[in-house]
Amino acid sequence: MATKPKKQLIYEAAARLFQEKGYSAASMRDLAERVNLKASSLYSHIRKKEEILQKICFDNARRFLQGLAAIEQKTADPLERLEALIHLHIDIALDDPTSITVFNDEWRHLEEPYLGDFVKLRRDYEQRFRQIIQTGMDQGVFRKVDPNTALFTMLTALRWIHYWNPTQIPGNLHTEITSLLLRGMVE
Amino acid sequence: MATKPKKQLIYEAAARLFQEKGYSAASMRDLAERVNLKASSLYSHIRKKEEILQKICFDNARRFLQGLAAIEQKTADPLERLEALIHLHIDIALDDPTSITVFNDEWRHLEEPYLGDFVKLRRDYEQRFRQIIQTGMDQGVFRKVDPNTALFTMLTALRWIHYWNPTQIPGNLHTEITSLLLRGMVE
DNA sequence: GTCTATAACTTGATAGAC
DNA sequence: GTCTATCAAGTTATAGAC
Repeated sequence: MATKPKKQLIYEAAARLFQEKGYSAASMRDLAERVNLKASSLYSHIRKKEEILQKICFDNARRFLQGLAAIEQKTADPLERLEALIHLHIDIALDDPTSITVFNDEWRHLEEPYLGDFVKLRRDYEQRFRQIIQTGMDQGVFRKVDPNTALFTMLTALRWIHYWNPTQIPGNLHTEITSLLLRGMVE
Repeated sequence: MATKPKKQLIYEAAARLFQEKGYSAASMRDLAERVNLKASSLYSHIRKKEEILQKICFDNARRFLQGLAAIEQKTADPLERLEALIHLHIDIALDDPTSITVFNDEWRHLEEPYLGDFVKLRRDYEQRFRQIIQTGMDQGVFRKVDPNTALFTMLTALRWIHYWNPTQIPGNLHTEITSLLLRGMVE
């Protein structure tokens, strides 16, 4: 049984701490206490606090972008693509809710040039997502609404799953959310 | 022409500052600079930093709860109530996006007992929102999905409007979002 | 009401012994 | 790698002169 390297324990504890208190309010002394170290000892494993935030943000950005690329490769059908995207967001949120919360809520505390790089990645993701919506509208598969409104409504509609208490997640979550977003609330 | 009292200028500048940097990363010196004061002079107008956050959070909580109460009084029909709720969220978000961002993202930095009070207000709001959904399902007006999934999907789907650049908001925003949430993406 | 000065404390990060 | 000791800078907030 392989033990986790201390560096990884620090990253995981940091993600939980940033989730609970927010990046700015989380201190290195808080973090050290959670991994049974003194604050100064953390610096044998990491170079600085923001380095941890960088890893969380860019690892998750990569996950979303790789997932999107896989979907674009698999099918060209806008409806299939949209369904797969919804599933991608749900899967990532369920797989590592803590990390996703930090990625979603704390990225703006990145320092330059990382902040700029991160925003670029996000813009790229949104642009390709919007393109799928637009294509679906052009093909008459999706109802014609403002593409940005549709994009942000769906993107944010998928941004609460990581808050869910894992023990009470309904089994058919994928089906229900997909159904809500694709066919709406009304019977 | 009535000039705004300095206290109000401070609250407005604080809301913008909290929105931009987050509550924890925003310092009283930052805030003072924005209203052309020294940090210590702020304390002639407010008692402490957190007092500003309290006002922002509870003023907005009150707005949502009063809006909900008005809707409950106006109609008993679940579909009409849901449509009105969607409009309420959009109206509030468009009316004061800065304040709403802070309300949404920074409330957890409230100190006790305000934090507990705030969470109670939010639970109450969610409970009454969920009840509307449940009644609609019982009456066969809404599709039967997990009520919590429907509740949080809609609540968060309405949580991006305050980020929108006011100059590019489409005129038929209410119609489009309502249509997306009630009837979904698919033609 | 606004200022200067400062108290009292927390922050991220480093130096150097072990 | 972990510790103690420490630093420089930043934090909220107060005291008291004007």
